[in-house]
Amino acid sequence: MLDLKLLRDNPEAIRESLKKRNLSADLDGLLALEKARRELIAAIEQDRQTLKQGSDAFAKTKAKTPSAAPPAELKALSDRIATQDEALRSCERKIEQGLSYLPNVPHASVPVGDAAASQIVRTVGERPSMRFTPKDHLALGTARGWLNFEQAAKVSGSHFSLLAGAGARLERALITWMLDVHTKEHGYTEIAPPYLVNRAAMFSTGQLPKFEEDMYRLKADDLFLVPTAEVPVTNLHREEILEEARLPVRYTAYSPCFRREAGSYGKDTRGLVRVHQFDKVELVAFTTPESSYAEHERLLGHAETILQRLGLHYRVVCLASRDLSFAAAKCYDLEAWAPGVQQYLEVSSCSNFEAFQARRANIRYRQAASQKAAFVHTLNGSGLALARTMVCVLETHQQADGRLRIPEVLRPYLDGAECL
RNA sequence: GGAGGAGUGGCUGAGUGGUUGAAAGCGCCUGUCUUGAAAACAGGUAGGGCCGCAAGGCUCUCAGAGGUUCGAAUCCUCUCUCCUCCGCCA
Repeated sequence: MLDLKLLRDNPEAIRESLKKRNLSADLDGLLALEKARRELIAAIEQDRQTLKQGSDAFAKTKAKTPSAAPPAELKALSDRIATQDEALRSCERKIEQGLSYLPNVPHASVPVGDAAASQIVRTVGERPSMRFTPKDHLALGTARGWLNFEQAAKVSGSHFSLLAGAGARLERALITWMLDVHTKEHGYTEIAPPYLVNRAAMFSTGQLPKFEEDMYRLKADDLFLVPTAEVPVTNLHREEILEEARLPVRYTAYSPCFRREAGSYGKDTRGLVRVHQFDKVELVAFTTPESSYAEHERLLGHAETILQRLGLHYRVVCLASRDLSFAAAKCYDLEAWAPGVQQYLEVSSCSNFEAFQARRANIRYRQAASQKAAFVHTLNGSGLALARTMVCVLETHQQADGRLRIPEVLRPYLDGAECL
């Protein structure tokens, strides 16, 4: 959510932001509503003050003369306030509605343009050279009995995956290892969150109201399956004021992620690259506005650590304005190379939301110096998404004989085995 | 799912229709005293909105949403959360 004050004081900044994202919105309509809102408030408060004084005066009269009847003009005043208040609420609902569909303002450092304008910040490692033609994860995993899409389709439908045997175990090892690195080395607190969340939570992080169609919803209880652990974990501190000394607060959480991927059929349709349910280890941070961009780089580094230790080749991409997600002010994607499918796969998105989510969720901190409450900045990033990481690990570390060389960091989690 | 009980400021906790945004205590901040600290004493200490250059003024908020009333923390309705007992269950 953008600050209503920003709309009022600097609508041009928002116009500029929408242009960068190639979107449009009726800002003039919103501004008119905002003006109407203030006029209503002024009128209502004036009437309320008069009513209060009248009520107090009547209370004194009644103390002396218990039989006294309330003056008719007080009733009239009370009715007028009720009418005006109704108009005000309607006005505020419209403003709220309009505002909730406006995306965050991109940070000044974000390149302007479409995907082509995205900047490759750095490339780490290089594409592995193999003396044989690498197979893709689908061929590899199916041959070894680690992946079974037919069974997944039988029990659920297309675009669901199923891991079996060593495949399932490898993913479990990856999850455990990632959580260990983030908790023991990077200082994150592990959270095991609920996987069903309510509307308020989905609104706070920005999935609602605009993207309801992309979410799995349980109608009977009006709950949503989490599209990412970002939702429950960011909402941990909804409606709270954190002491500045506690910041930054850093959490890591494993969760399955559920996405309808409505309208995205046709692209990335093969194998584990795009599925309705995948596992992910998420990193979430709450910081002060002054330190959020330093925290952003730091969090990105934590995600990169995972890729480096898995021996994967990857690049860091700073997304251009049109590719930026709704709530993000700035985002780095980590794209890891998958030699089998011959493409870079997005295995992590690390975003700084500044105060956008905090304003929707009302997450504040008490500033140590002034003792005033202000909105925190929230950040999150995948550390990492398991399905695509599995793809990259399988395809990068495959051997000519079809076996998989296990990255050293995972061996303690797999009985010390060197190969699967 | 059934039956009861409860939700008040950072915390504990008063308050059942008329200056109660809210007693008291704790905590915290400032000052006096002290070499320093503690103690004691004095004062201060919620958040949002509107107007205003500011000082400040006004207004809203006692789990949430509606309602009754000239006037609601207090009365009524619904919802949510927590606790106790029963049922069910991994």
